[in-house]
Amino acid sequence: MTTEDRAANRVLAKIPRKEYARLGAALEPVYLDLSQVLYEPGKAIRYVYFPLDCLISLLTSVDKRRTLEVGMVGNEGMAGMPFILGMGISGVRAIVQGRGNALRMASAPFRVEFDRNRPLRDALYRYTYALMAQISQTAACNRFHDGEARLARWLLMTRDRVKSDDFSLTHEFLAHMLGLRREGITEAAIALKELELITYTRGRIRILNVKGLMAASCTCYQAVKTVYDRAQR
Amino acid sequence: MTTEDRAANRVLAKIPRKEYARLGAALEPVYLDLSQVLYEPGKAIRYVYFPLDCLISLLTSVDKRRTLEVGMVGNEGMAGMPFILGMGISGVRAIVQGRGNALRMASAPFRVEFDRNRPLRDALYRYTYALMAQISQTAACNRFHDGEARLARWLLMTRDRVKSDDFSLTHEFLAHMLGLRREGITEAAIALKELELITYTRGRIRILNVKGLMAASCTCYQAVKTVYDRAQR
DNA sequence: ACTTGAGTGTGCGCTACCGAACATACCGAA
DNA sequence: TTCGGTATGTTCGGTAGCGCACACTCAAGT
Repeated sequence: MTTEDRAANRVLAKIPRKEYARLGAALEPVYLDLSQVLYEPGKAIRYVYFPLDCLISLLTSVDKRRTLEVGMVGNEGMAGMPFILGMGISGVRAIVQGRGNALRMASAPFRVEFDRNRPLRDALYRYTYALMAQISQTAACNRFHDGEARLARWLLMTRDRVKSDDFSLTHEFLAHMLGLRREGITEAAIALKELELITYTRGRIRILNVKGLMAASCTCYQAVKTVYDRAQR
Repeated sequence: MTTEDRAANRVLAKIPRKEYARLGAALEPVYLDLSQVLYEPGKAIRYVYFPLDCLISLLTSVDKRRTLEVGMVGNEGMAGMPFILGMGISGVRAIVQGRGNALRMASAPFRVEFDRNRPLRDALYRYTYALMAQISQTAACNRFHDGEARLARWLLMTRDRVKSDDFSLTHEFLAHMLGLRREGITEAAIALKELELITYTRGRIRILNVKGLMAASCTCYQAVKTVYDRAQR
């Protein structure tokens, strides 16, 4: 992967060639490994990341062991949101949920570039809007819908971002995303498997029937998707 | 209330006199009544609002009857966030939760002013950061903590914003905020009343013991407060 | 003063999920 | 090939909150 693969990131792809020249030169390709921690709550943000084919999760926690995913960042956006809002400190934990490539940039040069690159600003602010909508809708979903529907929604959202039907992750991991116990995930996964919507083996899960999963999930999946489409016109 | 009361809004108060001249002239004082709807999801934003002593709730819903408050906007911020992110459409429903005064501005002139007023932009972006943190933390809180703790947190957050120890609202209303049934609120309220932390009569609730409420609430209250302080330096 | 309706209190059976403990199955390293 | 650790499956008692039904009570209007 080189910085010329920027087309893979939908924010970067939208920057006109003229404005991209300087930005592209400062972007550095990196490979992000599973479970790698990019930000910690209360800590400084050192880099911003533009995912190409990886997936980043934003997590909030209420104590050591209970965490909840509030947002997902794939190739449609950027990780490091606080930075574009003028804050250098992350409010959430960000971890790599799907390994893969990204382009990154150190925060100091990014600030300079961000200030002088209007198309970049516009695209990122609109993305922030979509992310906020995602966070809000997911919040309601996590409050009102049961584990099975939420798991279905989560798998669909992940699929949209990694463009693949199977991914590497354990029930334990999913539990942290959905704010359930590991056993709760097992139960929900079994239910979806018996409906022949998914299959899985240790540390790996595969979607078999997208339409079926949509039916099993709640309307929150579509609701978030609609807002993303609107924000990207 | 006149536009000269801008000091009551912490965003406006931060704009230097020079940059405020034009902005202030375009702001219009309005009185917002209880339960008034300011935005509907998917609908255009016609005005942005700077609360002076009123309180606005941002709500997400998963169906007709189940709603959840994802954010609160008091005199520390502004309602109409999507607008400063380049979108003219609200993702949430916004309703007036505490009656009172605000300064408002039509969206078209606001866009112009926003573009040319750097201090205003900076202040609002930082506020957006705080609001996102609030939304995220509240999401986790609503997932993990029980009704009693969440009610305590909610009352404290409201108190901080309206600067008063008693407010007008029914159990029914609180149920929509916290994503509980009306009966669930009654139950939680009774518990807090028996601890002598609050009292209430029909449609009215009063905080008796702030410290006690803090103890009864979860750490989410403090967590959100910390981020707000950080964002306002 | 009486009525009416909104706001609040209470009980009941039910479901989703929790915490804990333990059983089984798989995979990779020695 | 065996072993050890990690991933998954299963059970059990307990709890928060649900939907529903209904009783009570306060305040405001005729």
